[in-house]
Amino acid sequence: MTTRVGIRDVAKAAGVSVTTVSHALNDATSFRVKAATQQLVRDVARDLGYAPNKMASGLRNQRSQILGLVSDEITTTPFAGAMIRGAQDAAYDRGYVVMVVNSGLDSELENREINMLRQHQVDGVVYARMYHQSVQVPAELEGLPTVLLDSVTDDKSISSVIPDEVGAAETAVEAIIQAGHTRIGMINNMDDIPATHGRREGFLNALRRHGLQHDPRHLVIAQPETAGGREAALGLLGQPDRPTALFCFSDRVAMGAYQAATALGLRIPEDVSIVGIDNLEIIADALWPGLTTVALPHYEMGSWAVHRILDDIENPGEPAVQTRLDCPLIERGSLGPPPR
Amino acid sequence: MTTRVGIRDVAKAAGVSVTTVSHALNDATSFRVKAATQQLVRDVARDLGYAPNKMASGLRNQRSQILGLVSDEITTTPFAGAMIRGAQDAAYDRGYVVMVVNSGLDSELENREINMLRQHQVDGVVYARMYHQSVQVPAELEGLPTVLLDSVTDDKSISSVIPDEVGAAETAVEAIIQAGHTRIGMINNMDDIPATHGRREGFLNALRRHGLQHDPRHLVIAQPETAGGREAALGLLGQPDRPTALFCFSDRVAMGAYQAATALGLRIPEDVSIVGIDNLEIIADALWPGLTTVALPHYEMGSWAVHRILDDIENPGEPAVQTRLDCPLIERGSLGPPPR
DNA sequence: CACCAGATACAAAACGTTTTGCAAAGGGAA
DNA sequence: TTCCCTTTGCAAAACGTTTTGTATCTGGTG
Repeated sequence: MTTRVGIRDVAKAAGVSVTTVSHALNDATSFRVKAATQQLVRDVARDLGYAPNKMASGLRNQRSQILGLVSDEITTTPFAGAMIRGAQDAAYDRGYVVMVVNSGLDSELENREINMLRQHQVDGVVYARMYHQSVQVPAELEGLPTVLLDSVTDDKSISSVIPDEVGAAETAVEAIIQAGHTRIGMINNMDDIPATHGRREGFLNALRRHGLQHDPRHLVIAQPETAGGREAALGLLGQPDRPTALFCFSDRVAMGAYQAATALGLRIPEDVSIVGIDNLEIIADALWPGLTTVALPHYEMGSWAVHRILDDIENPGEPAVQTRLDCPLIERGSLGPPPR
Repeated sequence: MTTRVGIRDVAKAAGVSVTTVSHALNDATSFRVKAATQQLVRDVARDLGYAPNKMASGLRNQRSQILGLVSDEITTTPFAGAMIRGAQDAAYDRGYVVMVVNSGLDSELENREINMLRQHQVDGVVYARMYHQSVQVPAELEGLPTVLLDSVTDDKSISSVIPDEVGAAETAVEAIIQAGHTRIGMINNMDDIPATHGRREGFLNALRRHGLQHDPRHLVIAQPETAGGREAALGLLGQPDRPTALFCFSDRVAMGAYQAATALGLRIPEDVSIVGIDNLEIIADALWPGLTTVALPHYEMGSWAVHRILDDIENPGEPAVQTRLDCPLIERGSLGPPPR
């Protein structure tokens, strides 16, 4: 193992002092080094494969260039991957790197993990949830720049980013209405979370905006999984005056609706149109026909959160901002005109 | 912002020197400090909320307690989440933390990201792929303890961990045979990757072991997605002497087989049994009936890789090891006895 | 009573950078 | 030629730990 090359090696090889090397490389203060010298130093550094030790520079600068990302649960959905990737890409672009830590639901463990992040002197923390929810920010984060990802809290001094739930539902239902439907059902989540309320509101907004009658029997709630969606859709689509289109709380619920439709001998989209939310590609692409759905901007939220935190670090004192990101419609094949 | 509490603050508060504090806290060399003093120091440190600065200790010890995890693509499947979580949990248990970096397919970017990891002085790197494949380890990793996750390379001096593809297929097919089937089809992947060959081999092994005739027309290849599985299954199940059970390359392919069976009016598992590989819960749980499948040990591989790397760091010189991890059968409802 | 060994605590150096305060060199104006 | 200013380079301190070598204290033994 070749012993790592340090700044003094570069200095020696270039025939200058370590000060000069440092100045040449971090050209901020570089009025102090001649252009030719700077070029020389850089060439030598590259040839030697010199990579500045961030532990040393971080120690000196009191800045680690590391961001922490703490999340609750990252195993079950691909959402986590998108968020992490969004965060990591943004961090990379700005010269930072991300430490990921996840704790399931164990807040004791979470605190210890946050403590580890602190020990590594992270410059800030993205506190992420996999499903949009309201959270209590752990006291351990006190004093660290923090932004909430896919979650909100009462403390308005903390920035946060969430999907625009109401807008997402409106987008979906608008598309359904544009396709010509007037009897539109919704299978909502039965859990008391922001997404449930927001999507219900968006659904009702869109109907109202177009002067459509809302039949309360067509708005049902279910467990937000495939089985729940299936049950609910069987009920909804079994009625004589069944809806001609179903807006589903999520793509998994929509998958249940597909199963129900198939079981009832209804073709999609000829007999019934179905629209979901999530753009969970692994499902939306796999359904037959493909599921028209509204994408949740996980990648963008991850990216936004990191940019916000870095802005805050580089330019402290800016007021916190609570953001809602747009959710675009992704068209596949499950939305068509109503039958007959 | 309260200025961070350092070791000298603890020393002052406890009325001892920083040396003593250090010794008291890292009890390795602690023969040098009286038990009572040690306890005192620890109490004071806890009360003050002292958290040792890892940049400083890392600089001194030449050990960052950080592991790098570089992966190709983490957005599309939940596999990445399981791997990362397995790695992170293992790291946490041993006092390490994980830096995640992902580069898509851009090897130029990958090199720059590995370089960032180096700058942060990571103690080792887990080089991960999302799908089992053969890779070339980038030269940038030279000199860093490295283990391959879900991938292998020619260089046998590098440890690696992959799923036991052959065993996974044998497990699946054994289960099918145990259920009483004798005409068993397989929808394999058309890509030339290790999983393709291993699963084919396992399929044939199991048949042979039970003296079952192998009808070449019942072993087909397809694009490893739902659409491919659907096409292939339509062909397979449309024949008069159709197989009574289908072993699918993946759960997504199996989902296509479900669609084909439904389209042909075949019930699962009464008319045809289906078994997959992956245990992609979001699909396997959502299908109706639930998909019996063989789990790929992503979490375990992540954990194994980290433990291996830490063993290597703490105890250098141990020979590299190439591991294959078992893949357990997960029973849901798609495997039953053959019809009639 | 003097001495010594063992137990305990301390001061200082080192890890690899960045940055400040100075010194040296170079060049132009008087 | 002399002086002074500008440009360029250097030495040293600092960041927060760990660890080595040494000093001090305690109490037991001869």
